[in-house]
Amino acid sequence: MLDWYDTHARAMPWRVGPADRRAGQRPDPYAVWLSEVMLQQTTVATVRDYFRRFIALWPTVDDLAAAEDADVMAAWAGLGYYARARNLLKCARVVSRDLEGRFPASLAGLLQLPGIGPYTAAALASIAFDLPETVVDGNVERVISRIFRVETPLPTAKPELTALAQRLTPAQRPGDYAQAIMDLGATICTPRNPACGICPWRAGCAAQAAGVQADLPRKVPKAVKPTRRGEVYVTRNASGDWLLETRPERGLLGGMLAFPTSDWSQDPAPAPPFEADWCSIGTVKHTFTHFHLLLEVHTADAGQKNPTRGTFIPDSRFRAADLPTLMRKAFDLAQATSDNAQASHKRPVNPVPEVP
DNA sequence: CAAACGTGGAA
DNA sequence: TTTCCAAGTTT
Repeated sequence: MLDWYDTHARAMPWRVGPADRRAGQRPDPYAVWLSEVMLQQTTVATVRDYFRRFIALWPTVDDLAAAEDADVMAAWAGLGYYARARNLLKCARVVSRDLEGRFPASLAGLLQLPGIGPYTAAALASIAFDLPETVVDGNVERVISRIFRVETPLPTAKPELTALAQRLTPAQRPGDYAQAIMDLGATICTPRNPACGICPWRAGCAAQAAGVQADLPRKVPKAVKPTRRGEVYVTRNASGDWLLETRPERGLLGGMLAFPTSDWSQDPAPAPPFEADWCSIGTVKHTFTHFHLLLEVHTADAGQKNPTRGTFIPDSRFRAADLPTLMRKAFDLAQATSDNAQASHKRPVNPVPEVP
């Protein structure tokens, strides 16, 4: 695995490559931590730019700890699982205030911190501190279940896979090994069509020997997602300020900037932020982890009205990029609708020829 | 411990 | 179009 990693390691902004690592270079624990939290349930391709932006805005854990909550949530917007961003800040503040800006160099110490669970603690311990801890993420579950031909379905198989993975973790270069086995899972031992022909583990893989590699790991089927509905209210006042609110800490899109909405359920009760002749401009479709959402977008001119919730934010201080993706979709629809209205106002009669 | 918690790309 | 799934953690 380590030989394979020496020649096939993927380059990433937060990673110290195998050559530099063997020359004695160590990654910055802050950068490793930030990348690992971002990578939770999130692809490398998506994380890259977010990681670079965060490092540019907040180069050290002390910088991040001193940041405004709203700025960090805005920078996280679009990455999803927003509890990660809230815990990221909590963790940075603990490390900065209580630990002199240094991450604990032990599994147990890391596990105490907000947002750091078994995987992230092992990743930090091994990658940043070169401790012989074992990472078990989705990649490792797949690689191990195939090498040992574990037929037990996940998540039941998790403890078994963890024990097997621990047996393979070497005392030498545990950090590079952790990254190697995850790279292998991401590039060779993939969920569909694994590239067994070029796999360094081919000779020792029980699933490959039996020809069942594509069927592993087995998983319990997922529940079908229900569809919920809701309403969202996109409005500006006479000054052109946008009515926005910060969603409650707990729950969906917690802590994020958003337009006011009704509840989201099978039969939502309308909840406009003020009485007006609300106009429905269409429906936004969005899928969350556990349900589909059909969100009907309403607009109205707020004029001089005093809403029951939310705050008017001047257009100059509002960036659509600070919104979570669902709200961004609602914003884009409202923009397109108002653009169309303006265009048709300027050119009221401009019939598009019918194309048969 | 099951359920909650986002999003985008690939098949 | 729909499902699957990606370097999981918290409650």
